[in-house]
Amino acid sequence: MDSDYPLEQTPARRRRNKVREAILAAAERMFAKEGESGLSIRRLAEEIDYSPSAIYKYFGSKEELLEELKDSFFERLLDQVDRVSAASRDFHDRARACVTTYVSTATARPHHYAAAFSSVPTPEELAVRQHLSWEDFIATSKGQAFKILVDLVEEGQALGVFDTALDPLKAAKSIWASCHGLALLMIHMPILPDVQPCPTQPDRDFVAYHADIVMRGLAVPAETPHKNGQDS
Amino acid sequence: MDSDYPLEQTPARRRRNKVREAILAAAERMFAKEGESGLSIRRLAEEIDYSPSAIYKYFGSKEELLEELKDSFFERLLDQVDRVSAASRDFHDRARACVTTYVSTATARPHHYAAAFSSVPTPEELAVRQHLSWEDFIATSKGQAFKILVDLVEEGQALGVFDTALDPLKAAKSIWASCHGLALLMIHMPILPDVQPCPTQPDRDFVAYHADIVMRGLAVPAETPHKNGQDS
DNA sequence: TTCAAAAAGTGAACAGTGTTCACAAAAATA
DNA sequence: TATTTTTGTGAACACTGTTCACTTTTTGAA
Repeated sequence: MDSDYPLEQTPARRRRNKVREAILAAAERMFAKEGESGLSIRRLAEEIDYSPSAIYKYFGSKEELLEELKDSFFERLLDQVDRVSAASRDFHDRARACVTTYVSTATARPHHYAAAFSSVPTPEELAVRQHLSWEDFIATSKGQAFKILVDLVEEGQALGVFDTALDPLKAAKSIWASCHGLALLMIHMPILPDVQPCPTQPDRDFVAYHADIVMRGLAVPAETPHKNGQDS
Repeated sequence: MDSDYPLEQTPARRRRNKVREAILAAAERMFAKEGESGLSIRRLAEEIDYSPSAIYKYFGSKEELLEELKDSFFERLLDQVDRVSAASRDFHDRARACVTTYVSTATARPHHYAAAFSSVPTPEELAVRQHLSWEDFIATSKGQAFKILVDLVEEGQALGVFDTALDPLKAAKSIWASCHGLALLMIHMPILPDVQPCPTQPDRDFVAYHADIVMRGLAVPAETPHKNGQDS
């Protein structure tokens, strides 16, 4: 097998990886510009001067190739958020930075972000995934994103900023929904009024605005208990 | 032209509409079950015992047919929200009902809701839509949905429930983002932990939970002004 | 009622798509 | 050097949306 190249890559494998990367690079370019419908195996093969069937020596299907594009994007997204999260010291700043970075990275590659959440599971798939352990979930990149949020909520609660009556899991889910929705709304409905338009980066300031509102929703409530049936 | 049938439909038109409705009904069924990729003109034609080319006597393209499915769904969605909005008297109840109805209706037809927000506009389209008047926008069904939210925010502010320092447009956008995100998260990521699982309708109670958090984010802030740089 | 015009419906074809598979060329291994 | 494995290809299959010349049916008026 790996006779002479004990741990390194044999020239054959390096060459193979080169072709694989070329495929991915071309696919990335086409997908970023025109989305899934614009990424065709045949056009892709044309672009890199190979036959369409050659692609299948590197990827089992178009689906598999797309999966790799989406996964690497989401990991990049996660990296960005992790980075800014480590940068800020103040809790409010860090939380805000996480949200704005998440949304900015998402909207910077609209097709990638939208595609990362595009599959609608069938009832059968749903039944299978129902029996999924928490460990298996946070092993996925989506699960890691969720865990970041849970940690953030717990930290906010420890600091007395967030309401300790809230379940961290629920709160995290709520935050994610709010961020996810804003990102997709900006991607799919850029018509929505941009109250303080900034020509170079429209909606940029609104993201921080939204982030503040979301955080206010988790803050310790005012003195009036009212009839807020929170968390039974 | 309409010689004998002054305002009513001529038998020919009624028959034509019948076929048109049959096409739409079959398309609706297929799309609801399998989504856009599962809806093929040829299978559709097969289903209603017509030739594929016959479809094009009723719809200019598959895109046009899909557009009609999506539009009628979103109008139904809007109707549902309008109905429950008129039903509740108490402001909190009404706001909560709007959110839960919106999300429930969306998740009840996942493919429809997701498809209603699926198009990613190209830079050219984006430039065109930038010059869109507010009147033209609220004439669309999406615009009406947005207007409902703006009105709701203003009412909440008038009642002293919501912070009057908030721009109603921004607040409405923030609410919509949070609802939109929750609906899509439930559609595309049903794996997310369902803390209090309800076997018959999972996630049902979480929607109300999320709605309360969202409303808390718009509530009048606590006495501590802190350094919240809200609305400049 | 007859007749031209309009509408409805069809089969065949075009240009695409993802994917498979037998086969040829090249490279790596023995 | 001979053999096996890898890499790449062209042709074909089974689809897709769409068009168009064509026939059949229906309609409205002379």
